Amino acid sequence: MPVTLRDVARQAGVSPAAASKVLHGAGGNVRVSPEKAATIREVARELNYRPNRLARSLRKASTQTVGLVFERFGSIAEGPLYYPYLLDGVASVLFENHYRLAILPEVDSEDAWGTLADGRLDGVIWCKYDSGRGRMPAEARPPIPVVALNAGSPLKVRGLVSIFCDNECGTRLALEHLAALGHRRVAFLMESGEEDTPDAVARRDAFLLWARSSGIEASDADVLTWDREARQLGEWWRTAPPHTAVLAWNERMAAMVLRRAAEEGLRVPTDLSVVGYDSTAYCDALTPRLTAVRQPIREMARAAAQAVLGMIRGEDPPQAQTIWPCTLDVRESTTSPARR
Amino acid sequence: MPVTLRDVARQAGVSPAAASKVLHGAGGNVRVSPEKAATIREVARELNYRPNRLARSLRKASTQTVGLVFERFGSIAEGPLYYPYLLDGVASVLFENHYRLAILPEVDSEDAWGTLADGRLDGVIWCKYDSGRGRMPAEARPPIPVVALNAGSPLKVRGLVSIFCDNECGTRLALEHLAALGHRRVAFLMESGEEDTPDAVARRDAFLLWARSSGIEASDADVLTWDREARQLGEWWRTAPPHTAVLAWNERMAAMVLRRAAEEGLRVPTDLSVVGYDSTAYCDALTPRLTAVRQPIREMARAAAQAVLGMIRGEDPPQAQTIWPCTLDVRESTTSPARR
DNA sequence: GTTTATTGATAAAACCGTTTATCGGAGGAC
DNA sequence: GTCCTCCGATAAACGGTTTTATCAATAAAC
Repeated sequence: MPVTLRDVARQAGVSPAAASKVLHGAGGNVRVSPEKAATIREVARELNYRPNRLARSLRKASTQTVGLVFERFGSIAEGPLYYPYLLDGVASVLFENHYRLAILPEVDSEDAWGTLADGRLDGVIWCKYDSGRGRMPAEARPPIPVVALNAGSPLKVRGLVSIFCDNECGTRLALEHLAALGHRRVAFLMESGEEDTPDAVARRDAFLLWARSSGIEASDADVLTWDREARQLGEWWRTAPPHTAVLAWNERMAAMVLRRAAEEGLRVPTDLSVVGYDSTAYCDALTPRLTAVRQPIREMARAAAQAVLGMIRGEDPPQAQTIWPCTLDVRESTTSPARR
Repeated sequence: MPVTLRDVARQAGVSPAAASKVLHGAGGNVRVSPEKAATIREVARELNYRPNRLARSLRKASTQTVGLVFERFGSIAEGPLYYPYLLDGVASVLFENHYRLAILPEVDSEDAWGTLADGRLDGVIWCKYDSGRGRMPAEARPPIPVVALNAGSPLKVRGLVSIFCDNECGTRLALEHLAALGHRRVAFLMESGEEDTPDAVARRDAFLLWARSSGIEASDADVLTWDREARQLGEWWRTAPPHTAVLAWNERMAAMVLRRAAEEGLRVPTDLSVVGYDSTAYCDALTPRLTAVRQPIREMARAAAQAVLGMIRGEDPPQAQTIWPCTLDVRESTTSPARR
């Protein structure tokens, strides 16, 4: 039997309204004299009163909670560090603003979006939903602010406040860097299972486009997949491939390339240059330190959280779509190709 | 103006109680005829009715939500993969059971624990609170199930259902492995800032204890810190240290050792064996693959979540304290020391 | 100097959207 | 006629917040 506001009020000889005003500063035009206020506070402390936020939220229609929808939360540990950085960014902004963070399971049907409008959330950040499996229909959108963060392709979230990272920019920077070093044949190494996501398609197209315009030969044959075609890759290593550099899908794959190269007796970067995608804390721990494209994912996540909070406060949403540029963190895994 | 249960009931010409029974199967002894039930369902669909879970939770005093309290959520991305694995384990169990996960900011004062009892949580998993800064007083404990997961030392959470990983076991396994390979001088490499946590103290003590009993010389001088005494470590590398192996605090530090060794011209494992703590997906990506102590953190997290859910259901809590053993994943970063 | 407006302090009651305990009417079995 | 059984409405929670009403004391208006 927890102590309620009514208990405090009764004990202090005042009305619940007065206690609410004093303890929570709740709205209304209720006025309380300083003496009674002191009594109320005293009694509340004595009784160890704890407000029930559920009741307050119900009345005020605000829960001080923002939900985060993940497409595949299960890959947070085994996958790249993308998700942890994202989580860190979102959580930091929410906590600074005294909001809570709810992690929601993947929504599997379009209808399920409606279930987000169950009163428990003030807003939603929607990450990486829709890897090509349809779009969120306007009528299914929950009636609370939603911000999409790197969620599929811009087209699919039309009309939604959305934040993207410029896949083309990242790929271009990597290729221009390699071209400037003198590389002419570069392999693009994809992660198995990701091939059909909008990000993958965008980065693959960007690879083919920008390679050519940088003076690098590139065709579909230069796009390799780690898992699905393990055999092909194994052959690739052994057949003295023409590539002098590899652009890897993420920093985990880049690490695998580094290790595999060492096993094959290839020196990095002398014999093979390697560029990773996602410049994280691990890039500095690898041997050699990994040159990698930096997606400012933590900053993007912070921006997404700030946008949601702003919309919750009733401010006009910021630009409908924001596309963030990538940068390239040049470390030690790239250099000019050795003569053949 | 969202559609409420009352709206549906009015439109269907029945009482809210009947609608509640039909749409949510809510308790009560209200009976509804099949025809009226069909009407109610029809109207609910037409009106696109969404139940307000806040109201339901208030009434039923249950939110289907479990909170996770982190000590330093901010290190989720830059730190070791410990947290992502933990998060994965907890989330997987909760989602399987249709519970939600709330991430709570670090509680900074002992009093703050009381604020967890605000009605929004059915239970709490408490990770890594109390790195030596006091204990959770019994009277401050929230009146909901709490499970401590690797939270400080067993003594400090006395009386709380708690799950620990056996620090001594992990350290012992690593040392016995190294001793069996013939190593006689091993360095223990700590992470700066962690030195005073219960885990660190336990593992440090275990290092000193088990090193000796394994025939390895070990004193305080063999315990090094990466950041704080960067100078000392720099010297360590250059002065042909007597150590033939390093036991690193986590897999990130181990990776740094690998890279630094490469920079210093030391071959791993021939010249220096390296053992990491926390055997994660990254250990397989490093060069060479990293031998590491495996804390079954994902499984422990699952167990913690299951314990909380059980206690919420009113089952008797499991054993007050469970200590999980570590194992050693032997990979390629350890071998017998080269002759000097 | 009365009347009226204003202000401050407070109680009482309505409300948020569910769930559930209580009660009662209709119809059939005995 | 009494006793169940099946349906279903009504109203009271749940624990806060907000609106409205009340009343006294003070200030402004005549």
